[in-house]
Amino acid sequence: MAEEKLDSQLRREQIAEAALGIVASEGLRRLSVAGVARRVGLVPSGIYRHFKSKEAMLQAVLDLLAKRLEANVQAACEESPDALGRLKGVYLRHVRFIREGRAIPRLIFSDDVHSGHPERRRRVLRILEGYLGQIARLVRQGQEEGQIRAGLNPQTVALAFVGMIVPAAIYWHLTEGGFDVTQHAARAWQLFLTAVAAEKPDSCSAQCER
Amino acid sequence: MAEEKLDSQLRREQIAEAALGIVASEGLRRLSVAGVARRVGLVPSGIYRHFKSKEAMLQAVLDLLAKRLEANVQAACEESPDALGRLKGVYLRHVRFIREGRAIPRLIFSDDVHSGHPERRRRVLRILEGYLGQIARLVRQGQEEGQIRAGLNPQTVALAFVGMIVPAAIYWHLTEGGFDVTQHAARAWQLFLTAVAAEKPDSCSAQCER
DNA sequence: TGTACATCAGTGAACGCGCGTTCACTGATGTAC
DNA sequence: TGTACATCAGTGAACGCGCGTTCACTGATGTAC
Repeated sequence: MAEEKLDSQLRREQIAEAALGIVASEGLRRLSVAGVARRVGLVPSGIYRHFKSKEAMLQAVLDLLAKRLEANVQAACEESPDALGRLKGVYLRHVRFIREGRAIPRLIFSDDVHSGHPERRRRVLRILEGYLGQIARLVRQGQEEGQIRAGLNPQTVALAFVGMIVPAAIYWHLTEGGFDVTQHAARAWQLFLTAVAAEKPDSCSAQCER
Repeated sequence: MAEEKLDSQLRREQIAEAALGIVASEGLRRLSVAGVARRVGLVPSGIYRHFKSKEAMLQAVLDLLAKRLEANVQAACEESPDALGRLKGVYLRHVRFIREGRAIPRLIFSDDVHSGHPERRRRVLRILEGYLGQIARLVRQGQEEGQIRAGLNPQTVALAFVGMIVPAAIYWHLTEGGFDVTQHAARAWQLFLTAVAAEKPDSCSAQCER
């Protein structure tokens, strides 16, 4: 079945990516060792050469997702120097992520993941906290630079930021694409700006034109 | 095992409520026919006198949740005459709901539910659309009464409204209570008001005091 | 009021499927001499 | 350069557990006569 023997580390990455792909397109519920094996051209038991259990494989998947989220933030920061620009960059990337697959809502925001091993829950929590933390850091940067209202709690803003897209993503998924996420994202971003941006005469009038 | 024979309809309700309780406290993943049977004092096969399958039971659970969500909106509307007051009422009830159990994120916003029968997905969609629709209706009411900015898209606001609490609920769950949802809810509500409330001099200054 | 009968909620044993996991094996690859 | 050996990724059969579901049954309840 296997075309060739592959170096262990390469295989591990290949397996984790295949598993992430399955979760993104079919959901955690449908993630099976056999399914992953099929995708990488192995027999089910072959997976166990590289991971000691399905759970261990899932943790590699979580690591992969965490790395991608981090890369998103990184890229957005390199693209723009100011906080609101960076936040918008993260936001747009997050939206794109969601259109490409539902890995985030399915792995981070799905209760499904949480009701497994406690170790798994802790790992998901760390990923979510890392992401929220990076967003909160950008919010703080914005407050120091005067772009974002000083009185706001960064963590609250970070959660609202995530909330601006998570339910929309789920809704989009439920309607099977019969809902314009991109348009929603643009409008939601305006709403977000109105809520957090420091008040300026011009920005105030800009807010009101939809 | 059963203490007594129960009227069919009573049993159906009792079973649906027991199942909802399990989902709220342990998650959909752990919902089993045997578990539900144990809760109502029956033997697993006894469930099949009242539901033709586990899936049929789940649909009764969804109906129950829909009824409760509707009751929440109803109660909030009776409590307050104006749109923002009503929205706040719905919001507070939603938060309380979440503190009592995680049925909503677990049944409406969990990808887990969606990757079952297509019929199930459609039903969840109807419930979510119903809820969003009622919130959007309140937003429209607020726009007509001048409390909410006229340019905003009601659906966008409704999704943002839901987004103000869903990720927080999940985060709260992940930390196992080590996160103050109530405090977050209060702050998020202020953020929401800033974003959607029609501009008035006094409300504007109120926004700035955190 | 009492007796015979129908109805139907509840029981318990058994089945079967999906799926994670184990284990003895095979055979390709790379290394030592 | 060629041969013997160790390593280890990949195989395939089998196991076992959880769990939804079926089915022939039991016995309590309510009704008809």
